[in-house]
Amino acid sequence: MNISHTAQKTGLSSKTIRYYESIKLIPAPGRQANGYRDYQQNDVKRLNFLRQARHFGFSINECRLLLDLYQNPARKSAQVHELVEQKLLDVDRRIDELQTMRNLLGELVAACPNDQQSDCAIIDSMAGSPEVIGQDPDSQRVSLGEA
Amino acid sequence: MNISHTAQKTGLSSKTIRYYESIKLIPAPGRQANGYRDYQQNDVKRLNFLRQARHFGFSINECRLLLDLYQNPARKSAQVHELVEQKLLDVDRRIDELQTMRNLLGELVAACPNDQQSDCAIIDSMAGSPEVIGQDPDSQRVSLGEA
DNA sequence: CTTGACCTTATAGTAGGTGTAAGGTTTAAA
DNA sequence: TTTAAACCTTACACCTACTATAAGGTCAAG
Repeated sequence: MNISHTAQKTGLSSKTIRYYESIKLIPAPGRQANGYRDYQQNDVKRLNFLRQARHFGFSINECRLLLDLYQNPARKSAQVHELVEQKLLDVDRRIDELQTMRNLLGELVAACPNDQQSDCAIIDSMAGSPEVIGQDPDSQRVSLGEA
Repeated sequence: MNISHTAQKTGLSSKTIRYYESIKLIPAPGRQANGYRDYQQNDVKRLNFLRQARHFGFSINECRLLLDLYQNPARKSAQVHELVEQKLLDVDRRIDELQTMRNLLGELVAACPNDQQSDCAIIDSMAGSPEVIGQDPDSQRVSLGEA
């Protein structure tokens, strides 16, 4: 099976499959007589597994571990459990960060007049004060004091 | 004011400040007699603005836009509002994605026996079936790589 | 005079790919 | 038969937003 067919079967792009081979995430497949890569059913399974794992948010290196466990009949489910629980905590942290960001952005949007005037609470909030920088090349003292 | 002092005042690293200069996000500052970069109050304000904007989740290119608006007395708050609202939607989308991911991971963790056996619903779920590759009777490539 | 903490530039590496160039192969139509 | 498309190959550059390292210049203290 050539690479584009394999790509279609796995939902990955040909480029991504070649990339995974280049970083040794998957073994180099055999070649057809013309030099084209030749994939087997096993390769498709491995790639499907990887697509899923990436979809779950695992990094390439975490995928390496998962793939090892996947292929190791002596694995213990506790090992896998541990990995996934860690990832769950990671995702929770990222959600928290984004929620915080979302709240801040929400406040900005609500505070902005949203009109044709230049007055803007968003800019002020990012500036730390309602001034504009860089208008006067000469100005050391154009304004204010805060900081 | 030299770069490390400026870094301290703005909460950015010296490296980051030089990087921002290299990508022309900020103008090149003047130099002291010894060749060291020399920052003014305006530079500190601009950098503070950038740190804030980055903190709100804006990309470097979005920061360019915001900085233009920040420095432009003819800006209209509606323009800023638009930009921030877009970002808000972005963040909402990313939160949704992570929530979906979180739910999937939660199901996996719950379904995994978490014991010393090899049976593992997580692996099965990623594989799409409870088999291990390399044990497919269909395949001649029985061994999976040189582990 | 040396040590250490600064500063400078230039280059490479990170993650996870995507885009592009320059070429070889296969297939089908004109 | 030729030629165009749609594949395939490798190799390299590019993306984001920095960070790390190397190799060297500057400056203050001891």
